[in-house]
Amino acid sequence: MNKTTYKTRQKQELLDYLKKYNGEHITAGDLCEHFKKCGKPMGLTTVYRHLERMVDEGTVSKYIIDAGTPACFEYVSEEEHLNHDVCFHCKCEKCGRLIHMHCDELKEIKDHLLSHHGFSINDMRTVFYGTCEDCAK
Amino acid sequence: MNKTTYKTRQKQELLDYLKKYNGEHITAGDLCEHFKKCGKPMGLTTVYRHLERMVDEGTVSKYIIDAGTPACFEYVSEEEHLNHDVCFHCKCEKCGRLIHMHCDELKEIKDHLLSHHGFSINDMRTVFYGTCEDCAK
DNA sequence: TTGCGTGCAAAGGTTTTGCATGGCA
DNA sequence: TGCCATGCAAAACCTTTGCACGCAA
Repeated sequence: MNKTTYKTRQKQELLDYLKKYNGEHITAGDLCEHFKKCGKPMGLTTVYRHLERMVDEGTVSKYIIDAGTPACFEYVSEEEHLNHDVCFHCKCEKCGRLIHMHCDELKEIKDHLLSHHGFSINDMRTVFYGTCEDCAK
Repeated sequence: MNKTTYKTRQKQELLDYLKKYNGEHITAGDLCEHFKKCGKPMGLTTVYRHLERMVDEGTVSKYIIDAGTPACFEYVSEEEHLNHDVCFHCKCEKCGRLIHMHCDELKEIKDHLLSHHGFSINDMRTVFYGTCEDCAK
């Protein structure tokens, strides 16, 4: 099941960056751009391939925000991973911000959907769309 | 604000079809295909343009399921529209089904996010990802 | 007659694939 | 040496735009 993989410069740098900016939402293009600026260029294909693998492994979350816009990726901390923390994201349709929503009460949603509807949420991928506090004013 | 619009064959047929299959999730391409089979062809561009307008008006909901896959559209019944019914969707990552979740308790999520986090959900666009009952077995 | 609607073709943007080359173990 | 990783170019897709023509009012 676990395919053996090589340790490569690209893979390590990508992971380091994602860990360092844990909590940031970043696109594949942004990552590529960043590494180019640092003088450590990395092909967009490579970025996509690593991200895809990391999403499969659960190391990274992927958020599809809108059609035609690039997907956002985000590192999942080991803490979150181990504790199975519930973490939702809210995307403001006005200002475009992607907001973290780390709240125990949200766990009830998850439990409700499971117990009453038999649906087991993958909260790492779920995005609520709407209007944030600032934009509502 | 309200732009005057013409009544055209395409617009009427599109709306009729969406109303008739209220509750179905359908892509722009599917719609185009359907009308072609019926001998009433309609350009994909036209379909997209009408859908976009309908989404803006609130007549139709749009769901972005995954990157690279076409968006799903769905007619919003007048009842739902008037009652401001809360309706969420669950996308099963295993079988791909998009499931309606029409449940009063889900309204509490909406209220909680608004009262505690100041975030006003647009539930017509929100999709929960996870695993459905059948696939969990 | 006016100007929106239509639909073809082409563009735009994201993501994936093919393939030759590079580099880890 | 074997085989995965890399990255360029090109393909594959969905969606939008440009533009000439059609059609509702």
